[in-house]
Amino acid sequence: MRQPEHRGTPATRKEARLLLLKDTVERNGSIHIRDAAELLDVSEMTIRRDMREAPETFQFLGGHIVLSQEAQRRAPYELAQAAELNEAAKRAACAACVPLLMPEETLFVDCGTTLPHLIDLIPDDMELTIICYALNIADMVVRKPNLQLVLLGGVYHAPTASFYPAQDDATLDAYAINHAFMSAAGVEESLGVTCTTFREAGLKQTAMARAQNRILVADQSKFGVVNPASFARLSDFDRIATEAGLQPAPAD
Amino acid sequence: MRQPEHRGTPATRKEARLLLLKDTVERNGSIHIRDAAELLDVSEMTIRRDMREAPETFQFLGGHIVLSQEAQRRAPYELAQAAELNEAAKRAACAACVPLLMPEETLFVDCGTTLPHLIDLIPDDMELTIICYALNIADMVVRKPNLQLVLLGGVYHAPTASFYPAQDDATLDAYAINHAFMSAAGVEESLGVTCTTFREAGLKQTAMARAQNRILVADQSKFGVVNPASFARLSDFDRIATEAGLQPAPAD
DNA sequence: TCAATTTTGTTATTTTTATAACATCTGTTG
DNA sequence: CAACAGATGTTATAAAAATAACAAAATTGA
Repeated sequence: MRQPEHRGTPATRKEARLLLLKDTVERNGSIHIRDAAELLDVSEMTIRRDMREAPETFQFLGGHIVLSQEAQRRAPYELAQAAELNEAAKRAACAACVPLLMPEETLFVDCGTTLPHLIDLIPDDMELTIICYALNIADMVVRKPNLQLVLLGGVYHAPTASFYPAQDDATLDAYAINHAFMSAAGVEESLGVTCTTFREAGLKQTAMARAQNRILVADQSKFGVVNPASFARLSDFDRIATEAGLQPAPAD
Repeated sequence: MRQPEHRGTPATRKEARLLLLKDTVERNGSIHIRDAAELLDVSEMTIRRDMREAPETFQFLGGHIVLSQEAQRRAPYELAQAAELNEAAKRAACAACVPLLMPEETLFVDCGTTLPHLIDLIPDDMELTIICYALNIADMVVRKPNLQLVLLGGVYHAPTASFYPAQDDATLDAYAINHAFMSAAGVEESLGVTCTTFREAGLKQTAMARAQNRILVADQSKFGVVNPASFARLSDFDRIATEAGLQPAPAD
């Protein structure tokens, strides 16, 4: 029987090895299987077997362990916790949003690990303007030539890979937003939609206030969860996107 | 005798191959030497020999060609022209600036291909706040844990990898800047210090106005060059850093 | 055009990496 | 504690990659 996982304490030896390896590879770019084996004090064969079970993180280039392409892209912005949880559900929720988009529109895209999927899913021939404040989102937008990027600046906050304005912010006044795609750390019937910090909440509220159309994008794992900073009620949204698809928000 | 280089026309066959390879590798993450040989219709041996002469761009990982670590970092922000020109001079000019820095100070760091070297040269144990508006600078700052990052946001401009404010900007008002490290496309005695766009010039002027100490960082290749947008006279600076070291700016 | 130089290709050889098969160890469960 | 499953190590073998040495071709400059 597997032990329940304590945070930060890898459940198995293998996971501990993978964690340490990832760290090393991120720092050095690559490590040779021979050195990895020595570093972890196991045989090369074990390293090879470990690799086989983490193809989404590592790739194997002739004896050298390298970060996989996707891992490379997001390495600098790897968000503090649970980046890879519920990937499929998050992606499905984003996919449900795509039909809402029309060419030439302007989108506000919230921070977190859900909405990068939306950027990824935007068709390559649809020209859009993306307003965001998270570095991981901006980084994805930069790589798609059909998207114009607007990044709201400020002081960088590593745990969310986001920028928060130093003073109360009027930057958004210059833009007209068609759709605001919002993410959340928690969604709860009576306490509303919540995130972890009050600064973030303020920015989210500003964005929602300036948008024609507000869409909450959250997979089912967020429902029933409460976080300290509340930024909206469910009825403030026009639509809610989950892995089950797009639904109208409940009236208050 | 080598032909003079025409822009965009690689002088030698080898350079043409390297260019195409770089492009392919950037897109796909890696390419196997076998496929590269087929793609370019030369032997594997030739590919190997090419690689040996471009170790700063490529690394060879057991039969696979991969971007070198530095090349990986700057790939998405590779600036339109001449990123790798005068690297040594640029770095030397930045090195001359390091002694000016004191712990806990706040720096404004301009865009371009010169000042990334400054970020790189900051000692790892010196805590500083970096204010910038270029994505390539921000990306380097994020990777150094001793530096706090402030990014001035706005609309992204790919050729300079920078953000420019949508309206005239008050964002900088919130910060006190100890040193403003400025780069330039041209420096000329009577016409002053110039850059390519007027938007950029405006931002530079704002930053200089709010700084205690203004340092122009420019290698000798910039002197005598003139660009459309003038943002300062030489006498507006406190110091000028070139590959020859740090000098006081001339009085007007 | 011709000789000199550089670039490229080929082959043989050595070294390194990958895989498979089996042996050994470790920890868990009843 | 014995039996089992899972993880790890070892060895042998196959496959792939790196290198060196030399041959052939292409370029260059007189």
